[in-house]
Amino acid sequence: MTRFYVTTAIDYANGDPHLGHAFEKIGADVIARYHRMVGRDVHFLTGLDEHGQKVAQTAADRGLEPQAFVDGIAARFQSMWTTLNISYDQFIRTTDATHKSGVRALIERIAEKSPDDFYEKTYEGWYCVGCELFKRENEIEEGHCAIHPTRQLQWTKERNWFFRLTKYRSFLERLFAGRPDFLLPESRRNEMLALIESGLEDISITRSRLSWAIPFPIASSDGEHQGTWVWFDALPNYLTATGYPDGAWRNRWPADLHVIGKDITRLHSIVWPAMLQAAELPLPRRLWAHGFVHLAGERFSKSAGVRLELSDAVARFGVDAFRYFLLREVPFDDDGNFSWERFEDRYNADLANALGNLASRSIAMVEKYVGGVVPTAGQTLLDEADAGDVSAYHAAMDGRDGFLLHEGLQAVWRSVARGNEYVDRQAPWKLAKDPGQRVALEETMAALVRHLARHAVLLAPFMPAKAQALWEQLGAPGTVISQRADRLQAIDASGWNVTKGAPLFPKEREGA
RNA sequence: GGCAGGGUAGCUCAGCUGGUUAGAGCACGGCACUCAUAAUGCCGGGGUCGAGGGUUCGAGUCCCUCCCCUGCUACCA
Repeated sequence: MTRFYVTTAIDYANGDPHLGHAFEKIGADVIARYHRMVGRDVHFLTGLDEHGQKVAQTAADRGLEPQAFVDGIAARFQSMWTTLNISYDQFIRTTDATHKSGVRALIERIAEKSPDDFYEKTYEGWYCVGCELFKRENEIEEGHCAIHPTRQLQWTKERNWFFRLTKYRSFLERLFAGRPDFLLPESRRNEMLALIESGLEDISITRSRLSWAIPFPIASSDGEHQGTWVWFDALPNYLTATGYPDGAWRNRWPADLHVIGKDITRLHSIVWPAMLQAAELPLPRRLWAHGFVHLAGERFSKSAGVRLELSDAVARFGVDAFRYFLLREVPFDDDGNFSWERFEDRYNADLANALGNLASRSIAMVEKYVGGVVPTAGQTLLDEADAGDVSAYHAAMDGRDGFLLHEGLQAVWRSVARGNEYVDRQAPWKLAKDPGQRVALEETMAALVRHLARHAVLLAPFMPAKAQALWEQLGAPGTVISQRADRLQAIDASGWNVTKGAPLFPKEREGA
């Protein structure tokens, strides 16, 4: 079976999971579930980035040891992913012993394979304590940090280890030229090309002040082991999660896809490939940089900083509806908005009225007109027309042009709309009154059940529980998740015993 | 400031190399139907295509200028 190793970014452990984290994990989960349903051997990795100054500071503010603090955060993230039905196979934490040793091994390997790539340099400049950063000329306004104008900038000298990123310019140029789909969407790719063209700079990869970090394995000239810069620690998680450097890590690496936010494209498409190249290790096959969900609408627009509680969003219409809404409303290659108004509109229009009611009316008619057992009947124009939407769905989902999950859902709903039109055009309630139309009636009923069965399969990555509920109401055998999304033509509903259950997407009652 | 992308119906967006009355979904109005979660289907109202010039027989679609929005412009993550 073809392997498919997909990762999300690991979230920074200085706060609880929020909408932005959830959007990425849900999107990556849909990609993982889709690939399982087209027969891939999927390994889905997510995790937490637990080192760094800010984590240590936040822990201290709460009177906790860093490790105790991140243990609590990790538990909350994992609990949220369980709530959201994120089907991850592995949850990596950068404080895991295996990760720490893996990072050390990677750094040592870079030093061994590319001894010229690490060098010590004294950095001298204005340091802002508020930012924990050296500031450049253009970031200083009237002698103060633009972000922290009340703080005094300090002229500071620090001797750090540097990584010779500049050496990899032509390597990166060849990478981007030779693999046009290495980084998508196109807009992100173009930004990175522009950045590479403008010239790269070497990056400092250790910090002398940083205690909550993986000690950089190579001692400085004065004998100190500085803390490893958080990104040099975090990026390798995708590799260390495979067991690197021990065991059968080569069975999983390289990753097939890193799903990341557009804000960290540079680290993933430039720094990470350079690190791997320096270590003479294979590069990930593809990067997908998704956009962001913004909060909009009455409840959010006025006061800045108001957050959406994920638990509220889930409680409103259930997990599956929330997953559906986010991925339908927010293009996965761009930004979009969350608002309760839109959520309610889409729940009613798309889920309750269009899909839920189509299932409801179809199943009711199978029960009423043909005794609840799906008749044997051949393909119809409905099956034929659906084929176009099914291929559009796969084109959006399988990565050939990126991962346009919203377009996958659009394709399914074009089909759902066709289902409702089909019912009205066939008017089974009329066919049922005329014994001479028995064949047409049976053909119509069977076509509708196949039609819904396809929807159940195509929607299973997005709404696992609702898809299964529909699958069961149709009387289909086995579980929907074990079906092959790329073999829908084979669906034959003959003999399935339908059962009309509770509405798939119940509407709220007045005043509720 | 530089580079890139965008400003099209109330909302989210399609509109390829310029060509008949500018489209879709949702929302809204009317009609039809009754299998269904008062659901669905059909029809319809609604747009100075950011502003102003220009090229052209003809521009949302090309050129110029301007206004506005977004992203990138590297070592918080």
